[in-house]
Amino acid sequence: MTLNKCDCSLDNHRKENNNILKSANLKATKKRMILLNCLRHSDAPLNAEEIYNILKQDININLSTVYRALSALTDADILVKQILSDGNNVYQINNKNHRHIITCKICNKISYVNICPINDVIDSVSKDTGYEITGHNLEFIGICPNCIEKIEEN
Amino acid sequence: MTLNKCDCSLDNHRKENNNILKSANLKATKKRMILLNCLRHSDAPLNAEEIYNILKQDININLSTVYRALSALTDADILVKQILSDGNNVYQINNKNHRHIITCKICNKISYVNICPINDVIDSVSKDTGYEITGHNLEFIGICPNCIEKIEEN
DNA sequence: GTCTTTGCAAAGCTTTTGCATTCTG
DNA sequence: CAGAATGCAAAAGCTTTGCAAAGAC
Repeated sequence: MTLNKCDCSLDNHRKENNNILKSANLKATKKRMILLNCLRHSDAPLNAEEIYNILKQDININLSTVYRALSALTDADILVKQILSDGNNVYQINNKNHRHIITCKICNKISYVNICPINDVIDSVSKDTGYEITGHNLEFIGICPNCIEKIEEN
Repeated sequence: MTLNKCDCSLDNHRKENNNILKSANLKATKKRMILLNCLRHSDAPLNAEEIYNILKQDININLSTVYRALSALTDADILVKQILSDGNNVYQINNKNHRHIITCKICNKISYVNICPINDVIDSVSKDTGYEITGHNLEFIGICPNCIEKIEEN
């Protein structure tokens, strides 16, 4: 993932981040605001360590602070956490339409998917199981374009 | 999960288990065969520790043996492993139509779902992302009938 | 000034691994 | 008998936690 320093800067989305945090009764600290910008501008969901490594380039921050921020933001529904089939926990901003994920089983690259077939079956699943459905996790697994190319070269 | 001792017994599905293991070039050990029966008769997918606790009632077995057996059987596509949103790794027998899972976000009960909407969108996802799709993981999250009842009582 | 957040180090939990022993075919 | 599987104990990897210091409002 390539991310420009300026993308994460405190001043980006400053008011918006401030409001989001305040409405969740969370202090609008510099570190949380920069963390939000980091996820805002990422083209894939990130895990705690990736976020830590990106933020470290700009500010002093501790890995456990990242973990604590991520879990506070997730509890407040500001972020969505997803655990992937390889055990990797990744986070994305919870805008109306957070997206599903596809992972490459060769290089582990993660990309977003813009399709969600779930809404169509919520009612049937509810009837089938008796559960009230409140959410879902969907991960596709496959081979990314790069890896397909490499395979075809051989 | 309630499971009768006799369900897991070595003699159940003996020939079948033996063949399955042999075709995967795995030794047909007593412990693996009983482990398979344990999953065969479970009405929900189980994690390593649950399997360990069930098997321990009948035989001497070590938790790391359970882990090693599960990963050998998963590599051989005899089992399917799924990691749930709470980080719990569960396993089920990989019969033609292994099933998706729904977890109760209150009591963490896991049940099977008999519906899969994924096949219909594989092509679109592939076009959208450029990936070749080889699999998927789907977990529904909700509130189970028991917990709904408890909520309504209050 | 009070309550929340953060840093640091230590602990926790699940899963994996090394090595000697036992078992399968 | 040769190679695979197992038990045991230790290590690994990721995440959480306790406590004192720093920061937000």
